[in-house]
Amino acid sequence: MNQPPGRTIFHIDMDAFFAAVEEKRNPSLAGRPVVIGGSGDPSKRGVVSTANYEARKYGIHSAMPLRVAFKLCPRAIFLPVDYEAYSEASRKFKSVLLSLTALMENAGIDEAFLDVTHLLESPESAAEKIKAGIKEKTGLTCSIGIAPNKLLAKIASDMLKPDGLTIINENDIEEKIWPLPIRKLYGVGPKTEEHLKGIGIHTIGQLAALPRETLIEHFGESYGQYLCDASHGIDESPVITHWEPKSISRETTFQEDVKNWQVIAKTLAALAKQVVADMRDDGCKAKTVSIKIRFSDFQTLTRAKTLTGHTDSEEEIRKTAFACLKRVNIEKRVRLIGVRATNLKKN
DNA sequence: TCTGGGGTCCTACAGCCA
DNA sequence: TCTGTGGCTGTAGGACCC
Repeated sequence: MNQPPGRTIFHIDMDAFFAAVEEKRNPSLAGRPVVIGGSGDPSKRGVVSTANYEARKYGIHSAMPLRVAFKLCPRAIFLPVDYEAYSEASRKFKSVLLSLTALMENAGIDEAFLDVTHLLESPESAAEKIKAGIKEKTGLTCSIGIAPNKLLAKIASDMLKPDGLTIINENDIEEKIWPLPIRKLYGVGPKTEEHLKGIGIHTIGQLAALPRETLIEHFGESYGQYLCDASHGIDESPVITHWEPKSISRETTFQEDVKNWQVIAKTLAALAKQVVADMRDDGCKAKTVSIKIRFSDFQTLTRAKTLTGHTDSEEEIRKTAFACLKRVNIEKRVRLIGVRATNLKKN
């Protein structure tokens, strides 16, 4: 397959999406710090899914424990996650994108990639149309990045927020991408950031200056190659319009760590039931069942069992999950338990 | 003082088999 | 018959993303 020379890719990222949906349906929230996460009760377990820009001024950001967010800003409005409402808004904004091209990749509830290489109008004009269309259909704003590939488009959309429009082409990499901190590179998380800083690498430009072999030595063949290419703005991955899930899982964190085996067993059975329901909704069967247990000290382990054939029988999935559970020595309190079905096959 | 839930992909290793 | 090798599959854990 030959890659067409010079693609044009959009990355559309909704601004503070969950918070924006909440503000839209409750205008009295506007201008006040709003934090969405968990059950909406900051005295309970849970993390921040989205904080609006007002709340971010207090240092609140996503993935932060709700209790910490509350300490930083006790007067913030804490709301529960309402996936139904956000999914509805997501469908609306994606319908605007699909009216432009069918070459759309879902990249989560609040973002998407478009391949607009073959669009007749200019990218800027198409992007402005998208912004206007989304504003009209949802009342919300988004930020758009335009670039020759997904990697750069994603970095671009993050450069000007909210309501931004940023264009990056191959000639801008040295000036606009290389000065950025390594953490801005997709695929670089806290661990890799720490590792890179340990060898004196702080910016994408410094990363790009490292020989490919050095990166492979430090990070292995696959990830080393990726880091080398990504730091030079190279990404040939296509916009994927359709894919099948590879696993279906359910997990839950207890409000308080539990020791009672009955509670753990009852929860595991309920999770297995939900996984089976999700599998049937998706019209698929699984061959491998695994469980996940996280203890009070955050030690996390998994146990898996592969069956002789595919199944969507609740009894079989539940029994297999329990067989996995029996292989775990539960001496500490349990914080989280989960069930996962993998090795999926469509009916 | 803490650290959700639903996913993907990668690596390492063990066991089996040709 | 024994031994080494390489591929495949299953399992476990880790990093990352939204």
